[in-house]
Amino acid sequence: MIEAKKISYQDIKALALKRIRNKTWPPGSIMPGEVELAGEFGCARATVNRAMRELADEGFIDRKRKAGTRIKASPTRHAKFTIPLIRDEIESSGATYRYALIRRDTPKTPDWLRARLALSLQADVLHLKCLHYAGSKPFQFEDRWINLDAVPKAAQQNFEMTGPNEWLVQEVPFTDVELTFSSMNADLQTAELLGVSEGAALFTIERITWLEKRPITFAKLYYFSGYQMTSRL
Amino acid sequence: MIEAKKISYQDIKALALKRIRNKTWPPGSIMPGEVELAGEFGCARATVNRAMRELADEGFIDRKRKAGTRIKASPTRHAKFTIPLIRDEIESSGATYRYALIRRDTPKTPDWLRARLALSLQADVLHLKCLHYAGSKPFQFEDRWINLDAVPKAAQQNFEMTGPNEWLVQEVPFTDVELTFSSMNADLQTAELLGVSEGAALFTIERITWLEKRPITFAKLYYFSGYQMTSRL
DNA sequence: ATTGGCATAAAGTCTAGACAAAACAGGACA
DNA sequence: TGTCCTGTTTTGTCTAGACTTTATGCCAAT
Repeated sequence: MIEAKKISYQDIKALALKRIRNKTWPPGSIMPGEVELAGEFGCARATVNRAMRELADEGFIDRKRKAGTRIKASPTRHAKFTIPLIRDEIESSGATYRYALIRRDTPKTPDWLRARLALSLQADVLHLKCLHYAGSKPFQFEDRWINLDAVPKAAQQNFEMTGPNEWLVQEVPFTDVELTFSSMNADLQTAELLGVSEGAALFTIERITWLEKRPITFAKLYYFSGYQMTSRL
Repeated sequence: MIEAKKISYQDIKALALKRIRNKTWPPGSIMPGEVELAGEFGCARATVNRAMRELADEGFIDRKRKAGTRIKASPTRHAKFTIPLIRDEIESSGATYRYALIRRDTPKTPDWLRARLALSLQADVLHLKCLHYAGSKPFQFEDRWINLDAVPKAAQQNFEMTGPNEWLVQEVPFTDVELTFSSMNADLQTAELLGVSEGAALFTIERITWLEKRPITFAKLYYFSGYQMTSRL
């Protein structure tokens, strides 16, 4: 008789996953309760609880008090990929990172931006355009707007040596981020900056950051043609 | 004197985050150990442990046995967005989902695919082209390859009524996924299928799925022009 | 039938204590 | 000097038990 050694929450996770996959616990059904499983595996309920909690976090099951734990019909897989600082992204590919400020001004806040960030009528913004290079090639064009109401000290910063993203991450805490990925044809100006032909398909990210409901910054990032973002889950 | 009631791991998380943000515990430094914190908050070490474990999962701190818990210099934020089934994505936008199979064949396995999936020389594949509509508009063009070695019963399936993704999710378990996002100009054929002009910028996703090292399927998904993928974190 | 309330079942959390595992530091020894 | 061993510290995990919270289903009163 093989000794059972000790059972970890990871073992239970793996076992439960196996039962979900081979439909011992079919999709849509309720699996045994924590007490029962703890009995079966000969461990404490807390151990089962942790395993199940993680499976729920990972989207395989739904748990409700009193109702029990139900196998999801179609597991919600969620990609969980890291958003690296652009400097790190470039340097980790082996290339040298270089940054250039193209333009810095404080225009009248455009209406689309005010609407997008729910800014008040008198909110001032700082507008920056920058290029990030990998070696000698343009890698990303950044069109950035900073809410000076929320980040007044950005007005004192010239951003000639340090990119706004790097500066903001160091200086301004944030709590919420919205990312929007899309694709667009390069207009003439962007094409020239990135060194591609007009109409080339560009991968773009829009990024809005808040600190507890207060909008901090809006950035539109245009990547060079051919950029790929990969994530494993 | 206000009674402290009870302290939950969430309170501790929030408090720790506040201290990280306001630099009570500056980036790069070591924060107090679990025992010390448990003393300060008047709770059990397990409670502190859970709070800290979650903060570590979320990328704010690094924990190492013996070395202690260190505040990350630049917190690794990771986007965690759900990959919905395309039917759900379309229906939740209020439109009617419609599916059409364009082509189904079993060609000689192309070399690029064999290389990409690390397939053996004699592996057979099923090749499908499909369109997914939102109402009357093309939403996504799907170019799918299925490894018949790993999923032999796919050969019996005609895929005329049900899309391969929906079928695979129901029938074939998987353990690993790789997603690659990029952008490309529509070629003539794809443009016609999606009802856009040639050269339009398309958002594309490549998706490879494995079951424990065995490649299951490769899909290239071309979205209509203007598609946006948004995630909040 | 419909509503309201109550008992109960299940997950969620906390505690106090124990042992395990990793990683580092310092000493013994070749 | 370098290598190995051993002790110590800190996080990682587990246990057994208790209490809390939330949903649900049932029963009674409208």
